[in-house]
Amino acid sequence: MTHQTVSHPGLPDDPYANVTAPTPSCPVEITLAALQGRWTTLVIREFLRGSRTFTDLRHALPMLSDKVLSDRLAHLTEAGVLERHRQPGRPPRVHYALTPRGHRLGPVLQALWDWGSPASG
Amino acid sequence: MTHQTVSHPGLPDDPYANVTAPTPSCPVEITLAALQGRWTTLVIREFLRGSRTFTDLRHALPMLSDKVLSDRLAHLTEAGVLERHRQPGRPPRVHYALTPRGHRLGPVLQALWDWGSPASG
DNA sequence: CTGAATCCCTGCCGATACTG
DNA sequence: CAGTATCGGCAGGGATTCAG
Repeated sequence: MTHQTVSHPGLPDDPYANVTAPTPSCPVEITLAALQGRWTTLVIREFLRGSRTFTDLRHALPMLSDKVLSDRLAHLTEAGVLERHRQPGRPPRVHYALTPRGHRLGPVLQALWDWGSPASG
Repeated sequence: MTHQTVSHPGLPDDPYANVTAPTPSCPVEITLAALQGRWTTLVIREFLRGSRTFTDLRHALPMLSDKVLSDRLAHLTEAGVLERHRQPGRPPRVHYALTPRGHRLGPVLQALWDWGSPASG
């Protein structure tokens, strides 16, 4: 088998595809870094379902501690998945929302779901 | 917004979608577990390119230590991504190949690549 | 050639307590 | 309500050495 174009366009031909070590600039690493950490995908799922505030998420994921939830929200905001908005007034409310980029994680999670699904062998 | 079917079929309606804690039986967790660990996606990429033996991978990924490479091959074999075949004769050669399930990781890596690619901003 | 065994170091995650 | 501060346990991963 010589070098041929396979059915996965981006992978073999993109310049980043030639890295020989894990580097943060590799697109695959960037995505995995965004999804990295326990609870992260479940938090994203709650946003896809419509959760908006810290308390929403606490009720949806009761086993998740405040500290880790806070870490995840900060991490996902840093990764460009979420936007953070402080609502003025009392009591203080903070509103989180998926960015357009965050919404595009839907197909990614779907691909992960499909491969891991028992029906998919 | 009431409960409606969104454009990501598997996620909201599957029974596993209702987990409220990270569980190994969740399809998303299964896939992330298979891809977990430094160097893992690069090893898979080398198999998609045609690498077959321990030495092939050592040459393709010179910064990867023997121990970690061995760990990754065992882990991917355990996850059903690779098949391990001992070649009879001397010197001992071991042949690895992607399983059909392993080949199906192509679209998954593609989805990860696409989201993380700068062009997809 | 293809790993397995061991050691050490680092970073994640959970629990608890505290703050504007 | 929405976090931050701190501490400790544990597992991941790198280097080195040994084995079939």
